[in-house]
Amino acid sequence: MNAPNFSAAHLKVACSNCNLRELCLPVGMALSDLEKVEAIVANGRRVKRGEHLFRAGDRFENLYALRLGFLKSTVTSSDGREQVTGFHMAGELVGLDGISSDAHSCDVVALEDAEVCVIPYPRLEEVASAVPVLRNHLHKVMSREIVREHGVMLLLGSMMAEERLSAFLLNLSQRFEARGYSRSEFVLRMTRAEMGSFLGLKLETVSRVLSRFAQDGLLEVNQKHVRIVDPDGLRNVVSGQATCPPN
Amino acid sequence: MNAPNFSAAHLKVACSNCNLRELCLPVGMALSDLEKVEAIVANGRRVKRGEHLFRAGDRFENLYALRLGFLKSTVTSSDGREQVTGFHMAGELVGLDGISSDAHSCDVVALEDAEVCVIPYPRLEEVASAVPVLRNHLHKVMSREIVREHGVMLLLGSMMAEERLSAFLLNLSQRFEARGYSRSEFVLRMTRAEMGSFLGLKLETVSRVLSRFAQDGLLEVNQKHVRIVDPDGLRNVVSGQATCPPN
DNA sequence: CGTTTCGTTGAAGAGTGTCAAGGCCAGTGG
DNA sequence: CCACTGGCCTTGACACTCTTCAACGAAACG
Repeated sequence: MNAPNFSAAHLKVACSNCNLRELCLPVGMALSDLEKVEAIVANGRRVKRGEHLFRAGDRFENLYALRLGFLKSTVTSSDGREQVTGFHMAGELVGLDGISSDAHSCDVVALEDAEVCVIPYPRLEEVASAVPVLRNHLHKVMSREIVREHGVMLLLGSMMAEERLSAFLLNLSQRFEARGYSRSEFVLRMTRAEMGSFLGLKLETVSRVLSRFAQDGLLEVNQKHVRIVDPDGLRNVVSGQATCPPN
Repeated sequence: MNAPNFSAAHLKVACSNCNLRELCLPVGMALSDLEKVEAIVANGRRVKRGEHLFRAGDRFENLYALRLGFLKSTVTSSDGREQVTGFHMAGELVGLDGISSDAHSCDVVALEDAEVCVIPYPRLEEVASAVPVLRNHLHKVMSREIVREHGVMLLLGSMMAEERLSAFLLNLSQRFEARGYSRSEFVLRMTRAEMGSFLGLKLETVSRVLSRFAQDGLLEVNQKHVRIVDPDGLRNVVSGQATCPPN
């Protein structure tokens, strides 16, 4: 743990000129309100690849805004089975699970070196109560998480392996695009096993389906590097349609 | 639609002497704060079996506290597949999905005649901002929903049919008990197909597993009526343990 | 450069889905 | 009161998807 102070200093927060602001905070927020937020957001925290941001059972104190890097969150059943519940990219808020019981109920791990803004929750609640636009935003973020999970339930409950993978890749693609990266070419930060866990499949199945997609000309796959060749083809897979042209 | 006025009058809300208060509102709430809540909670609304409380796409205006009855919520994919995302019992809050986008993203349907308290969301936000204990409660309810869905993802992503059904029945049992009903004997308000949709199984599989449980002496099943004979046996099924005693 | 982790692929098997037939039950109308 | 109807549930046989087990290859790491 060398030079934590340096690291902390380096990560001084400045929402006002953070390029993730529009992902993380409501648009059109008054400068004066922005300052209130900056005032409570502690310095950032670095999480190295493989390290935990927090664990299930940890006391809940902060929300975290992901500034840089890539995270996964997982839940573990009493008998030890692990389920990936989500992957997180820059601009997303993690830790909402902790609000319900003052303790976290899932683990969050960095899949690549990450930096987060630490947001003490009690103080966020205070500010949010006083700043309607922030309060609304916070509620929307939580609600959006609920809706997202509905989508995952649909995926897990009623789709075949190919549809799941296809929906997953399209979702990643869209999120990369929203962050200014290529929507057709990106690197999968997670392993096949982690994808499989998230999608309710075994890693071998994930691998096989990716190979099949590549063979069908939908993707180019090179280990973790993926290029989407035929996005419409992928969308057809999700819709349960055959890859062949409509009759 | 006979006598809507009568119906509305009959359903006048009175949180202060509602026996669901401890499920629905924070404990130890000051009487003065309770009055603020009562002031915004509109008269109740009845939803007959089979009718919608709201539909995906409906403008989001209210949250609903379920006073009486049994609801299901479902999401539908673009190609028409329907997934049950939850079943709701008295004291639970529904409609949180709508906050994210000012429109609902799921359908909620009554599985038996129901009554809900209608809570205009904008006014709830105002009151919640002013009443910390209510604000905290609202946030906890949303967070709890997120955590609940994590559990469903675990179920859908990593459990076998028998484990899913077993976990589902135990969950229902617990919720009935929390409401003062028998934890061992209850009526399933949903069809086999609806259970299957929620659990990511086909109705035939649900039926078969229930029969198997009955044959193994874990349950007595009579159509929609279920009696849990061996709760520990059911718990062992969820843990992935065999039904036989531990070695 | 060995070691480890991760990924790919094949063959065989288990668990669910699909299809089909029939039973049970509540509601309806004769 | 009874037959009829339609929705729901159960059960069997079979097909299919996905998992399991296993071997090997490729990349990452110290």
